[in-house]
Amino acid sequence: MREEEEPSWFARWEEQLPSPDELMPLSQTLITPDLALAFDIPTTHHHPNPSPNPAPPVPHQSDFESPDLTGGGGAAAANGGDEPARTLKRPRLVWTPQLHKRFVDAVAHLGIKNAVPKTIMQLMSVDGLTRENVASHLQKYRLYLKRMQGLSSSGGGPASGVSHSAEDQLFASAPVPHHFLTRGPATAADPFMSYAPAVAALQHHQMAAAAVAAHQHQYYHQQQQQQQRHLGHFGSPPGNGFADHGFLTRAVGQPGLHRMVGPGGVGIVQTPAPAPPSTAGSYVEDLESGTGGGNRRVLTLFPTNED
DNA sequence: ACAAGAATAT
DNA sequence: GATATTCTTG
Repeated sequence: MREEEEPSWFARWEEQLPSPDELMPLSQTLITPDLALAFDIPTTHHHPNPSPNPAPPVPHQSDFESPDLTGGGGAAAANGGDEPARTLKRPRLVWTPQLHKRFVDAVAHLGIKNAVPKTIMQLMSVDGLTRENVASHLQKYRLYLKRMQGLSSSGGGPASGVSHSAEDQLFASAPVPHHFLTRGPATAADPFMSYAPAVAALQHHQMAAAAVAAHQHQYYHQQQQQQQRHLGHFGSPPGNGFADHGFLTRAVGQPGLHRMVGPGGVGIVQTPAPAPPSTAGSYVEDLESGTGGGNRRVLTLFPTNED
């Protein structure tokens, strides 16, 4: 019985998260030279980063290919007032623990069945993040979950040493909701089950997703809904010592940490998209909380120039 | 036509 | 290995 790491790791996993300042250089790397010019953003990427934190050593791409009009619409060639960010190829997205946490958080709030790339992307509210980015990450994340399921329900050896390879380090930085691993066919006794169809219907309105999340932002229970598809029932694994209801509540939803999008010193959030009404940003409850006191709001991959 | 998911490529 | 892109299917 060695669960001494249980209460320890989750208290440290948020400490290891780089400070919000680390996000700035990350975002800058996602700005293409063309985009920087278009937005009049000086490429003076100063790295005031003397911190011992493992900053994402994302090498800046030397150059980018010409804006290839792969849109199939030659008419888009003249993108005078159009956003170049849409046509230009962006550098590879680096999934930092912060981003991954938001990802897991969004998936946890939506539920496995509603956790589709588009919805996840919208809930994450990370400007610049594309559906493709989320889809790719989601694919890998599912493989990771599947791997864990196999190990946990292996039954062959409880002494399964959690040999976390470097590949799992990213995923290990964020707590995995228990219902991700344990497939409970039933447990549909949630009042939020009714919102599920709403989410499906909301896909025409982006703001709905935010509203849903805001509604259930504090309720963390097994949100399961019977799906109409013919998904085989997964044998519910017996109560393995993998699921902890306790830490989930604390890890995902920190009590008293309702950080709404308030007045901040950094107004780097530019919302070119049809900004949702009051509901926008209201659901931002639990951002990564630096132990040193570093809470931020909506993440953005496109920070304006620093003062 | 759009989106999700898997497969494949870089 | 991590992420992007392509391909197929719903």
